Amino acid sequence: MSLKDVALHAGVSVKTVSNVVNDFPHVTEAMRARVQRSIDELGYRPNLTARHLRKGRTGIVALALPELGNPYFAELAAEIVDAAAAHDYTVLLDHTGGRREREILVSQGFRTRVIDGLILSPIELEAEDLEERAEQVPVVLLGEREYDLPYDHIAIDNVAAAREAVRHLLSLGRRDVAFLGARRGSSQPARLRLLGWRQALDEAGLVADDRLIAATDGWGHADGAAAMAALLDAGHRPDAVFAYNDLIAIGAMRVLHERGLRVPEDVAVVGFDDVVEGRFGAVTLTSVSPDKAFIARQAVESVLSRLGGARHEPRRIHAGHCLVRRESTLGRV
Amino acid sequence: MSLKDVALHAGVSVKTVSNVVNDFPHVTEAMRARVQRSIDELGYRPNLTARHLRKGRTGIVALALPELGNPYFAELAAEIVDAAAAHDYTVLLDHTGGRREREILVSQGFRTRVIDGLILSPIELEAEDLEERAEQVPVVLLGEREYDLPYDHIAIDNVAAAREAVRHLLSLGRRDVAFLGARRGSSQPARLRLLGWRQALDEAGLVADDRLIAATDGWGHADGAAAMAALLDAGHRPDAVFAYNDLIAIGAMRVLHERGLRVPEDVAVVGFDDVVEGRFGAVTLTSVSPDKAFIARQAVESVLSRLGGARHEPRRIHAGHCLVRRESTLGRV
DNA sequence: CGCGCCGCGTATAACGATGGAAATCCTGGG
DNA sequence: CCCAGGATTTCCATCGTTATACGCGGCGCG
Repeated sequence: MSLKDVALHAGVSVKTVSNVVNDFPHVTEAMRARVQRSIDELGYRPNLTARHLRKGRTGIVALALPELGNPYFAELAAEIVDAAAAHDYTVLLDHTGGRREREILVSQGFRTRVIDGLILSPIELEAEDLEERAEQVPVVLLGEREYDLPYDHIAIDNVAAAREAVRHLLSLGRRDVAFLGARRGSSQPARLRLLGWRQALDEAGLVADDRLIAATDGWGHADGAAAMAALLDAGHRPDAVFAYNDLIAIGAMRVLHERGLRVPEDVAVVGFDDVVEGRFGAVTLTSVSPDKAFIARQAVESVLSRLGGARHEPRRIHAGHCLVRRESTLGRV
Repeated sequence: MSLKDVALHAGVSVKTVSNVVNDFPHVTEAMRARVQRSIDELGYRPNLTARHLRKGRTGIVALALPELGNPYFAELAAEIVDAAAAHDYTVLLDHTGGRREREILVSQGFRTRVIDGLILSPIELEAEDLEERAEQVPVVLLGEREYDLPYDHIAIDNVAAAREAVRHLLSLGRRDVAFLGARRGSSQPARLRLLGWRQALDEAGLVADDRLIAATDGWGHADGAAAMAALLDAGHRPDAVFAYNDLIAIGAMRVLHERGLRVPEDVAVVGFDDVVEGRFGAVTLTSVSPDKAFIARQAVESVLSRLGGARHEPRRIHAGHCLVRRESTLGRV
């Protein structure tokens, strides 16, 4: 079922059918109707593969996220799928597990030539990995990491958001604010949020106690639980916890609960991402809420605007955020 | 950068380069090495679009899920991406919101000719919608709904799983077991799990009280919370709750907590899906755990095995499941 | 010694669609 | 009645790959 078949059926040339399909201006009404009838009758659908071979575009953007299991990324993916659909684009999904090797693979475009662009949320990727990129498809970066590279980057102001979160804890009279989630090994991923934590403490004239920084292997519930347990086992009893993300915060709250510590009376907790899950626990979670819809829209627009190799200045786009205060800091009201 | 360029550079014909790229058997070592050198030197990568136009395959399967925000589907999507990658396939993602209109659109293949197959998890879709399907790409169905249609269907034994869950509650001495999550309007989606609930009560010689069935609009935390609240407001105080899925269960537990009811002492709760989230609440959630990895593998294999229009008998594939007992029924141990 | 086959490589035609040039059809003016 | 000139439609090349058919030596065999 191709243009040829329709052309045969309608008794016209292939190109005329193509003109009808593409709403070409100079086609008589009569001809348009006649061709359209054949199209409908045969149930013709254009073969996008062929069209794209010819046009050089595929109508597909790839989205590479660390992990779909994390609701923040799942929710973001959902928004991006919708934002792309609004531009008649579809999304090819991949996840990297946050591992540098896979991130490089994705960025080098192992699947190149099928996608028009790439939206990448890197975790371990280093700037040098992207510099070597000889690929021509546009890339947009998401997330906390900052790179001095000629690509658009969309993120909230992580330092300000973290500072705000910690300030909120301090305003409640807390003094020993732990930070959960500085990645073990590479200290990069949590750098900005850690910086915000430090700044807020400094501003308040407090000393940032490095022993209250707990490293994690990953960014899941279990990692948060392990980090919290390690902190308590080491004899530290902070009166507040600021976590790298909500999952870590929730894992930490579970451990606090197991140890008989009350949230927020004994330990106040703030997370990051504002995932739905945090709104339905026994203690709802105070969290930094990034504007996911905005990030999604910007990411799609940014990548599409660079399609034809259009090289405008790379931009840092700051998405909005706000701190949603809930029971894990305020208690039941 | 195409085969032609490489051919020119190596001083051979286009097809010979193609033969080298595809590991065609009858190529001399010397020739292979010479061509390979040119390939490396020029950094050539095959254009998959063109390859697929020629071969009639795209190397892409579409995955259409109700919603990515639900961690069950997000986790399943992650597994499917991995399973597809094992076959050198990638996944094109879409979500339908569980709305019939969008499910039809997806099944009719509005994006046809870019994908080789479709893995669809329908919610409202009716059998007749699929019968009208004139598409040629293979489809595999996932999930609870059962259709008498010539497509493979992969799911756990929902009736048995639900029966098992309710039996577990009964074995703990509970007698008034509510069911949360029968979809308002179309009663289809929860049919099998509801059936299992009924069977387990019957077996135990209890009467299934329809007033303990609470309808929901969707399948999220908020829906579970609303349903639980409605049940309590209506003056019913079950001593156990079996929820259509974990999110509904967790939403319900939140409401129980707000009303001062203890889980599991006052009300025991069982969910369905075994999402990670359920393992880290203040009260961990007993849940039916489907074998997601198996479902994902089977879905991918099933769809790929039907690629060339190979028409073997449609199959009902039952994935395994087990009931994971946690605090929401057993209490802290 | 010549024939036919085998192994290796090449030339050419698809795959389905589109862009641009060429061909054709009108219409109206001279 | 012919032709210019614009509006339509057709023809042809092309995107990058792969399938098919074929060319071309060399070698075994009768």
